[in-house]
Amino acid sequence: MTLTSTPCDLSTMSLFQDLKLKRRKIDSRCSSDGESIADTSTSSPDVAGPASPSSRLDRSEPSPGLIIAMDRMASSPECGSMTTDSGQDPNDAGDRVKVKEEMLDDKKDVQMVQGYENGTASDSKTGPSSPSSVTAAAVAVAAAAAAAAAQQQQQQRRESVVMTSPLSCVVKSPPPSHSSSPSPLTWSSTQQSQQQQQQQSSRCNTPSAPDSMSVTQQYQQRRQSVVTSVSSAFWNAGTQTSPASTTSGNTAAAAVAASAAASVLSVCRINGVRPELIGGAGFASAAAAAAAAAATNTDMKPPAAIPPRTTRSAPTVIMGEAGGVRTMIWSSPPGTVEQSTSPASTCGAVPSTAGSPYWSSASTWTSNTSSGSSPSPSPGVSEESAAHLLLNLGVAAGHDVTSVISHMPGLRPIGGQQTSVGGGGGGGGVQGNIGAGGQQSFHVPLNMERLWAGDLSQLPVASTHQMHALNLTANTGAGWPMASPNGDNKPAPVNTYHHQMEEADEQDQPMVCMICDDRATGLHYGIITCEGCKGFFKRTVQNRRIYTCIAEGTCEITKAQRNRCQYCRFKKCIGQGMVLQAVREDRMPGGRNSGAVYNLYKVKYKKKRPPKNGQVKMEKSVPSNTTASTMTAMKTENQDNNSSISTLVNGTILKTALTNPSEVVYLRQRLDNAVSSSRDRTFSIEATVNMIKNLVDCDEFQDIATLRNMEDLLEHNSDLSAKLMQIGDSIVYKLVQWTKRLPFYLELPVEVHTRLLTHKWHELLVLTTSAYQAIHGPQKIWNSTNINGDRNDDSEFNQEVSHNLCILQNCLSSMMGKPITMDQLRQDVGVMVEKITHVTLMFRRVKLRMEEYVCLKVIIMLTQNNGNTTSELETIQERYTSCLKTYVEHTFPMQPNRLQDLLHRLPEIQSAASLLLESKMFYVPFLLNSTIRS
DNA sequence: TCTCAAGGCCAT
DNA sequence: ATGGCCTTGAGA
Repeated sequence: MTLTSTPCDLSTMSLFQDLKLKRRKIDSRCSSDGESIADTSTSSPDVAGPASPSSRLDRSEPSPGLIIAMDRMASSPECGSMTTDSGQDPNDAGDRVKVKEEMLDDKKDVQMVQGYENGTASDSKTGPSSPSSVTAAAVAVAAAAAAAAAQQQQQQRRESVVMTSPLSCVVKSPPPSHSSSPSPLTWSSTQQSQQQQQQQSSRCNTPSAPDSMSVTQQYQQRRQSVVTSVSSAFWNAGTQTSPASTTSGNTAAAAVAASAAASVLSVCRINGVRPELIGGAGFASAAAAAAAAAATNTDMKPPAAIPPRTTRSAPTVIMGEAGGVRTMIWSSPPGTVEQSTSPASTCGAVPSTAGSPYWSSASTWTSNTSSGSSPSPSPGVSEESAAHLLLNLGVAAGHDVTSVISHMPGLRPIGGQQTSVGGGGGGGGVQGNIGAGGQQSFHVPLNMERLWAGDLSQLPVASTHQMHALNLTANTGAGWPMASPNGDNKPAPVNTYHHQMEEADEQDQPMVCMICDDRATGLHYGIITCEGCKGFFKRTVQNRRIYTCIAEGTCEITKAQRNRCQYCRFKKCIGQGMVLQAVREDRMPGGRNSGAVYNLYKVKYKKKRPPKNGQVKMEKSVPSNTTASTMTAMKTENQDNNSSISTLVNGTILKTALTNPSEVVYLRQRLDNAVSSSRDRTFSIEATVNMIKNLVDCDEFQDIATLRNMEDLLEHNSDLSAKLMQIGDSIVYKLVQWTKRLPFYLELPVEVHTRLLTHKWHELLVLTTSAYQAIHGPQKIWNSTNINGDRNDDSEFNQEVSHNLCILQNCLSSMMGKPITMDQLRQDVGVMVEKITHVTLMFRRVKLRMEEYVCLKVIIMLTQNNGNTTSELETIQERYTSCLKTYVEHTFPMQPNRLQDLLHRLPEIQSAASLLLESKMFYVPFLLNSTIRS
């Protein structure tokens, strides 16, 4: 992907600069004394605050505020017709469309906005949107990407290439500073440092020229330009929900802009701080909504239309950190256009691959945080996430399925490491809790990192909120206990809520701000806060302010100290559940927010006193440190319990409602089913069969395990890197499509799916490959009947390994057009092939069933690293683990240990997958399956 | 008609 | 920039 300056980008940029000015005019017109202008201008992120000059952005870079302003214009439901059929609350859309049109100075502006949303405003000179604008936009994306790739390819061809290894080509260039030549088949640390060099050079706005590039590198470099665009369409494929939805706007512009922004993030620095895309509620919401809509149509082929901007999206928040200084900036949801003149724009030409310090964050960015918690790009930037699914991420250490095993009754983990929350091993523990939001107990910023990284499971609504609703978290200390004013964060007993609240009511105790413990004035943006925190949150969101914590992001937020650290204050606001979307785009006073936004609230405005008859007697004494704040929170919780499942996954429901209202009922049913399936629930064999059948139906085993055009790939008639690019694209596409077909797809936010795929794609690949070989490959049975998979038949095993290596040798030689020696092959991929073969033989020996494979696939995907499995994932995972258990017990009654044996093989899959990840030769599994014809 | 949660105003 | 107070307007 490149970020070369294009008229499209610039015109769009200009358009929204104009629109932003227009908005300011509107503000000034609506205000009596022009306060809005002053407020807006003076609170621009560019002048984030004199206290933190380091947070000031370079003006040569697009102002986040501008980006947001642009996006707000583009994404605002007031603009364009797209919102009318998006499921958004009509009161929140239609009326505001009218208002906005009235407010805008002339119709031209409206047309421009609508044109942009229709994907045509990227080039405002092209006239009104045409019916084929969507297709044209998609083509434009592909064309732009292809042009970029072609340009890069041409650049590469101008270099004289010397083949130094059958699978490597080293560009003749100044003598490499890294004397060690990279392995032709592997991605070495040397190459990583080259990546860093490249990025460094890109930051200096100079063309990067790697000293040496393996084929894989070349592939990755070239792929960067195309895959980021194309793969984004994979996630977004099929989002054109209906012909009536004329709203797949932002198509090309969105794709290009999002890709651009994401790439900028990948290398740019903000005051030397590496930014991290942490998502944003609206951002995620929009993307999730789009993906939810996409789930209804999985037949589209990439590149497809970019999802319609169906909801007013909140901005993305980017967290940076350097030297302990945490910086937060607002970024743009997809659809905004990054200024291509930014120095960072050149980074688009840099292969942001394994060496990317940003996207390989599992080993760098989060090295001191939760292992395996590499930043999960919000699905809204799926261009980035998808492109890096295969290449950059998933390096997370500690992929460990033993936690799954340990959760199974009677199963004991073997091999691998037993992870635990708070354990070491590079992971760092989850000691603090975000509910503290910077309170004293937040010793480790780990949770916060994960939260900003887009782990919405740490958000109140997504995790603890739900867990409380399920009565799962009392006194566990995990999740998101409501903050105590004392900062102790001790969760109060759930069953004392009613009594507490009754006492509080009787004493007419004033409400306490959940942020600073000041006197609260009511429910503001989703939680009970004081006027100060209300205004602070509003101003922050409205003006997209940039905050920096000069400490460690753990500042105490009290009434007396709340103004000392804006960063931590806002962090706590988010942490306590304040809803970004509740800050209105149109600044329309009065009234109430739409039901969609309201669904995100932790507290409902209709505060019902709990019925006395239904009260639970207080069984425990009230902790002395339990104050009105805690009681307020408990009241909230209690209300949540009353609302039961209705609030379980409000975010998901909202996203679905925004894009596909008809799905809501279905989703709720599924949620109810999910909740009713408690952890220890065992399914009937009928239910098990049905559930597994759904998994089998959505798997498309052969398609995902093999490559359709393998023959073409094996022919040496095109560039190897192009072939690898095809393979990579195919992997991304197939995995994403598989995810979308999963029965529980709608139960999880898209960002969670993204994170899962990001961390698990390689394991899924190995599992799929091994299972496919075992099920459809030559049925060679080991002599031993031992299921443990021990290499007790070395000859058989070695024979199998040799066979696979021969396959690889033939394939790679064919692809390269040059012979590859077996020694070279063994050196590069020998261990990995052995591991994969080992798993394959194990599966073959136990006669793995397709039904078992699909369950294992879900289980391994839902296994979280470091045991940080969230309740939603655990619920789903245990659902299918239980499903597998029932199936195995019913189908193989004479093999009582079969389930245990199957699950105990998962660490081996992880081990093989980690080698695959390290080698970056993700094409190997496909090649191994290339000779299998079922 | 009332409630309440938005945004706005403006003194600090 | 903050925060107390006011206005606004949809929903109960």
